[in-house]
Amino acid sequence: MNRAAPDRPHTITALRRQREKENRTRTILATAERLFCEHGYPNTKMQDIAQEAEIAVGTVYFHFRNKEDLLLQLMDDIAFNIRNILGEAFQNGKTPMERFENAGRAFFEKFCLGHPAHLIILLRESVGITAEVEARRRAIFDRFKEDVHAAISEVMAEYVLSNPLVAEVTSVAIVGMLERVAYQYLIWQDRSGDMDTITTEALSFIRGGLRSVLRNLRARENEG
Amino acid sequence: MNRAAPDRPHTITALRRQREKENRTRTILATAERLFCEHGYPNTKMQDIAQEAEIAVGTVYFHFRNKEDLLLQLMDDIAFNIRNILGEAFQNGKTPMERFENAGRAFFEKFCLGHPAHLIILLRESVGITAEVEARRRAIFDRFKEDVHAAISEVMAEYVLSNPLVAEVTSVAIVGMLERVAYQYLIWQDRSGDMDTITTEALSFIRGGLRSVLRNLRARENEG
Amino acid sequence: MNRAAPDRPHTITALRRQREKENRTRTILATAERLFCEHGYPNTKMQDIAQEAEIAVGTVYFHFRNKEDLLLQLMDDIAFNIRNILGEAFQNGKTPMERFENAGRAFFEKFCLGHPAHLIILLRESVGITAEVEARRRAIFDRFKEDVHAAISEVMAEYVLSNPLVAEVTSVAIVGMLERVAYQYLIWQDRSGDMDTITTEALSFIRGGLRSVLRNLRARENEG
Amino acid sequence: MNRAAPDRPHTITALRRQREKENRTRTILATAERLFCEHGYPNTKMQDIAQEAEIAVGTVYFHFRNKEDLLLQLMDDIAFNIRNILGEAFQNGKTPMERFENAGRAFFEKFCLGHPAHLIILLRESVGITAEVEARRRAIFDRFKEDVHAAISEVMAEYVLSNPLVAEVTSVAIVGMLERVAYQYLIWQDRSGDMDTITTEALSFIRGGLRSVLRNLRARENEG
DNA sequence: GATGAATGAGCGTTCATTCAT
DNA sequence: TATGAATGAACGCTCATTCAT
Repeated sequence: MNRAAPDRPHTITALRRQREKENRTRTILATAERLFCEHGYPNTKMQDIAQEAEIAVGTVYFHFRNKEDLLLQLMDDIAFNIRNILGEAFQNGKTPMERFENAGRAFFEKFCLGHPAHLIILLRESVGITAEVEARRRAIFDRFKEDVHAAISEVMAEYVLSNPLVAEVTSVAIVGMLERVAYQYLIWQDRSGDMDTITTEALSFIRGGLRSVLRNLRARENEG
Repeated sequence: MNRAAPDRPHTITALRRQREKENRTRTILATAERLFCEHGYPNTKMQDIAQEAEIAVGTVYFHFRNKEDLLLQLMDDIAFNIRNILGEAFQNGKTPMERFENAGRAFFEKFCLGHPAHLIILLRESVGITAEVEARRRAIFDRFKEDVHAAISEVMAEYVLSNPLVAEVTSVAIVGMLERVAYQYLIWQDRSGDMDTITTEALSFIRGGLRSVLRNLRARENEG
Repeated sequence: MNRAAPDRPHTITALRRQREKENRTRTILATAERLFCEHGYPNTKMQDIAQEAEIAVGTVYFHFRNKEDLLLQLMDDIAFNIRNILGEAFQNGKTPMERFENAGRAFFEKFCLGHPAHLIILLRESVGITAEVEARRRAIFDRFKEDVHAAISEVMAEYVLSNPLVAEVTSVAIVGMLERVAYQYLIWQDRSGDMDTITTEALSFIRGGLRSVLRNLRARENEG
Repeated sequence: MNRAAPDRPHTITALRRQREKENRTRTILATAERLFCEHGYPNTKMQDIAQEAEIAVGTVYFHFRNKEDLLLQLMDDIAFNIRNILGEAFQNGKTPMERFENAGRAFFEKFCLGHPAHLIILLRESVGITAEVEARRRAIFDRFKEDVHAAISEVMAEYVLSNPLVAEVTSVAIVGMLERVAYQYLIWQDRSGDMDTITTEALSFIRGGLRSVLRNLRARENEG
């Protein structure tokens, strides 16, 4: 294949520019994330972000359409990140249940502990901002929910089809659980030291919940 | 001498005024709740509330310190309401588990279906507004969590004492589930028609989770 | 002479009412004066005055036309009071100069030390409020100035007529001096303990100033 | 290699911007001063200032923190201006008394006649606005007073040390005179045409006052 | 006479966004 | 690309005044 010479002066400059632009974008995004978490989205002024990032306000607007866009891109990054972490964790494990629990453990230990700011953006700062932000937030949770749904479908095997709502509700319940446990112990309190116990208990709870649902499905099948 | 109670007229007038004042307060609160839910807290202007309540802006400020105060009082009312509903539901039932499930069912069927606006205020409109609002929101969830904690303590009997964090995490997990299931099926989607099934599945999941946690506690006890 | 019986029940009641009304008026006025001095006229709300006077806002408006009226009546009281004090002091003394100095001394020792609030109202709180208030303030100073003028006219005897502006300017200068010395040592600083020395020095200064002006007038007369 | 100073263009632009910014600031300040004098500080809206300066409200807030800041900066300018005028006038003259009178004459003829708006701001519009404004006003008068104090110290020579309060009170008295004479004949009345006579008489009065105080100090010294 | 809830025009301030340089 | 001064619609809140009871 014949790729255009990547080292022509023009291209080199272009590449460097590209790289610099991305750097700047990342810097702005990181600054915005920090300020949104520290002072809240509505209390963070574009001016503040520019100042902290050591650039002019106009420059922020060169890289992002507007303030909402900043938040939306942040949310996209977060969504990408969380799927990466959970997806990777889900690869390892022999049984479906094991894979599921690996993912659950990764949620707490890699995502929540590794990126607490992401948690804050997703669970606090992006709530009730705009119809579009709310839609994006919902999309992220829907995807999260569907990932969980896919994972527990393996566990529940054939039973899920009889009534799709059952597995759905279960997924939503699990997501809600993960969410608030994280919010409670990382945002409201800081019990990051006890995260191991907390994770274990939460997963134990989920395991039992899943078994219970499964048992019910089997019972209904036998009846029907 | 037979003097008619000299302050009766005054008191009667004062009482009527008192009553009328409370009515006004309630009207304003109801209007605010509706508008906060419809357009969001930040998008609702004090002017709008006044207009919808058919009074002057100043009147709103006569009854409430400021916009935040309006939200805080709304939250207090909601907290009172939810505790009433759950507390009453918890009275009925023979076994601890039955009482617990009655309360869970009441959460969905009485609180969520009966006062969807309360749900929206608590889970969406009061998020990330102010430090004080956030504190109030946390207090409400803490009390909710503690009620759940008290309820499952009956179920778990003596086991809870060995490691208090276990029951705590379990309570938080249960609250999180209830929350997001409600948010998902009443705010994001409107599946109020399927609420019966949803409730049943959610409670089934929780029941199983509780059993699982309980089983673990027993196992540890036997080991220790 | 045949005055209507002053002790008829109706009249007695009317008198008592009259007395009570005046009492209330005085109470309100005193409260207003205190609050104006403590927090400034613009920062004092009618509500505050009512509250401190332990009556309803409406009652304040029954006794006074509006907030400005409150200030105006206060200023009238002050004007009356100051003229009383100075007029009385001016009675005593053999020579015109002695009488003049008695009045000057009374200004500091009776008016300023006895009614510091009056000083504050007149020199700080009534400045730059309204055209009408400013006019009243000016009227008070004009009268004060004219009193001084009359007093020094006795001292200057026949010389004042040749150029009326001379005695005028002198009066204004004296008034300005008294004013700021009082403001400096009673409002900005509290040197009420040193008031005796301050008074003595100020009067000595005035005496010298007057002599100087007088000497000039005589000189001009001899030239002319 | 011969690189053109790379930050020269940037600096030039920056300098121009700086200059333009200062121009804007001065324009706003001048407009504010005019409006404050014409309609009074409290009656002047930020909107008015913006409109008269032909800019947007936001622009005023870009250059000044708030309305109070506008007044404070105006006061600083005035303080600078008055010290300049008096300081310069004080340079000329052979005897201390001559220098002192030159400064006094400059106060009336250069400061008051040349900048009547400054007088109004200082003596009327900045009174009773805020604690901070009052403090600034006091600071200006204190410095004025101290300048006068320094000037008369030369005249009084060694006598002032015996009792510092004497010279202090004298300074305050002189400042008060200058003030009210200016206020009376330039703000309340417009006798700017007679300013020459007024100045002469006022200074004559002060001269006499100073001599009198001096004579007293000598008398006490001889006694002691 | 007294009450106090109601009024609503008015004002200071904010801040996301733009655009000439 | 970057800058930062300029914009102006928008909003929360105040408070002197009124008036039905």
